[in-house]
Amino acid sequence: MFIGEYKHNLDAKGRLAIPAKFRGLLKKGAVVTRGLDNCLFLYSKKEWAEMAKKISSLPLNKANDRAFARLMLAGAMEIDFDKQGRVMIPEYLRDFAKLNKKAVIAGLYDRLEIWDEQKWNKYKTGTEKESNAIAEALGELGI
Amino acid sequence: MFIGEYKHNLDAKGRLAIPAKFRGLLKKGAVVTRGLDNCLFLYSKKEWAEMAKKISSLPLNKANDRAFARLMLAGAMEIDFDKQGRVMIPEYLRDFAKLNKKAVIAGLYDRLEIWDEQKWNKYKTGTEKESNAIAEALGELGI
DNA sequence: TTTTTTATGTTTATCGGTGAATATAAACAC
DNA sequence: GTGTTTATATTCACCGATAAACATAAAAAA
Repeated sequence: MFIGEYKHNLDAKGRLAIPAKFRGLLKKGAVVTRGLDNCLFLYSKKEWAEMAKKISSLPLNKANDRAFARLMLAGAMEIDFDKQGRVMIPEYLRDFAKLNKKAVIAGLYDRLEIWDEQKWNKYKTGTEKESNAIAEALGELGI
Repeated sequence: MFIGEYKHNLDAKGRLAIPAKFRGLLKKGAVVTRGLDNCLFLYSKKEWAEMAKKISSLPLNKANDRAFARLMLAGAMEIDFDKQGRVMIPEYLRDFAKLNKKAVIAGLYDRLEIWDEQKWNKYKTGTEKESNAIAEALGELGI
């Protein structure tokens, strides 16, 4: 499973090299989507397929469900690795995540997260301050 | 299946190039029709057949269902691809979706959606703000 | 028939995606 | 510490997809 935090650069064409350690699990295909807090989620195809099926079976008559499906399905993109382990991040996802050049790739167990480096740093310093509060909240969950 | 988001332009005659990645699934025929939220739905002939069946089996006693059935069924039109992968969007559908020049083609798993770019952007910024609701929705889906 | 309009088909140019090659840096083994 | 291997960064070149302009064919009007 994915753990660790890596810094990589996007090239001029919007390609990002995925850390070599993560490639094995993704060789059979991967999908990037809009994530939370303005980062991107990267799933293996297998994990993604289950989600997509559920999402696509949501009823058409509810506006919220449609919006959700559009965000998740239209927002997603299948990606292939080239021989150097790079993936192409489509423009609309780079926009969404405000990806510029320096990016952070973080392993979150069953998915990767791709962050703009600045946003990542801000987010991290922000949450470290709150980490005590988070710890308490976890305590309530019995963890 | 269809996922992802693409920007394309209609030409002066109302023709729209469908992204090359999507053409494979549509080679055997496709159907466009009026969709929800002022976009167009584009199905492969096969998917359309299923959808049409579902719609036509809606009960006649509810005004909403009747309206929905008319929207989708009466608006439907078979379309052919030319050798460049373009389809001709009939005028009444262009009017319906307020298609102008710049369009967005979104993959929604079993269908494509065709949006006027401006409308799409508005819709998206509207729903992205609610993205926290996504997290909850994901929870409900058991993801 | 001749002219005008509309639809359909073709061509060319531009841009973006893709692949490969080289260079730089890091990790590892000896 | 040195040499070797592997990973990352960067650059360039090519191919294919798209955009736009143009040409042809069909249809409608005069």
